[in-house]
Amino acid sequence: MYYQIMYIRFMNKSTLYKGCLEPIIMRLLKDNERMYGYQITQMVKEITKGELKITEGALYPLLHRLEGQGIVETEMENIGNRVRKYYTLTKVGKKQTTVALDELKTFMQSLNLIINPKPAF
Amino acid sequence: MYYQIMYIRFMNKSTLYKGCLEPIIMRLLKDNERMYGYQITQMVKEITKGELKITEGALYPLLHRLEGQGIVETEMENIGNRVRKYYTLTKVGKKQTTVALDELKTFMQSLNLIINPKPAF
DNA sequence: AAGCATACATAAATTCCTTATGTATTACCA
DNA sequence: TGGTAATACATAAGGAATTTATGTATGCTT
Repeated sequence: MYYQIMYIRFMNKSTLYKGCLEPIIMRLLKDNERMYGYQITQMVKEITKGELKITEGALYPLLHRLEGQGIVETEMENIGNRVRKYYTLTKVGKKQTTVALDELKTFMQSLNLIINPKPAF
Repeated sequence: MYYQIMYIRFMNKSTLYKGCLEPIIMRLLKDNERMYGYQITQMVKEITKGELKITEGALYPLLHRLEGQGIVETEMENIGNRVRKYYTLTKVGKKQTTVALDELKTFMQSLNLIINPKPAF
């Protein structure tokens, strides 16, 4: 029985993405159909070339909440001696995803208007 | 002495912009040099055509914190019988603003990579 | 054998915001 | 002239979304 320290800690630009995690996860599930938690963290890291990192402490409780809300459903799978928990969007979840992504896109456009204003000519 | 109800309440897509308020304010101060709190709320509303609205409960404590951190400095101005508190970026604040905006832009690009993935060709 | 990656999970603490409330002046309009 | 909305500041309580920290366990590599 090993008592190891988790060396990998997820952070950087921490406060910036409060509230965006849910739509990020829903987006990935929309495109990939079936994903497990760890896979989500890795995919986000890959896509953003290490810029965005999801902490487990944020991810797992969120996934559990989405399951409780009927947005995702799960199935366990045994990989050798290890267990993976796969998440899939439900029918309701797919609709919700569209809404959530539209909201996020609108928000990003608004933010862009402020941060990168167009010249007046 | 009137006991009035504040009818204007700021909200919508609430959770999405946690953490972005600080760079938003710094961005506006960078471009406009001298601004007062209420003016900031109005400008954000105008620029985003009503999409983003800043609550006073978020704005004022944040401005006070930025002042405490030496990022902005203030001067009071009397407009008739009313007082306005003008905020200006300090030298340190201007440097911090560049950093904060770079971080936010990088974050927005990362978010965009996930939400609006480019086709593979 | 040690350390890293994989894979899940939860609890405490923190941060950032909303909601609510308070005070006061000025403008409008019916 | 009286009520409402807009202007302009402020703070406190509460909530939601995260970080930080910790725990458990397997598998791979060196």
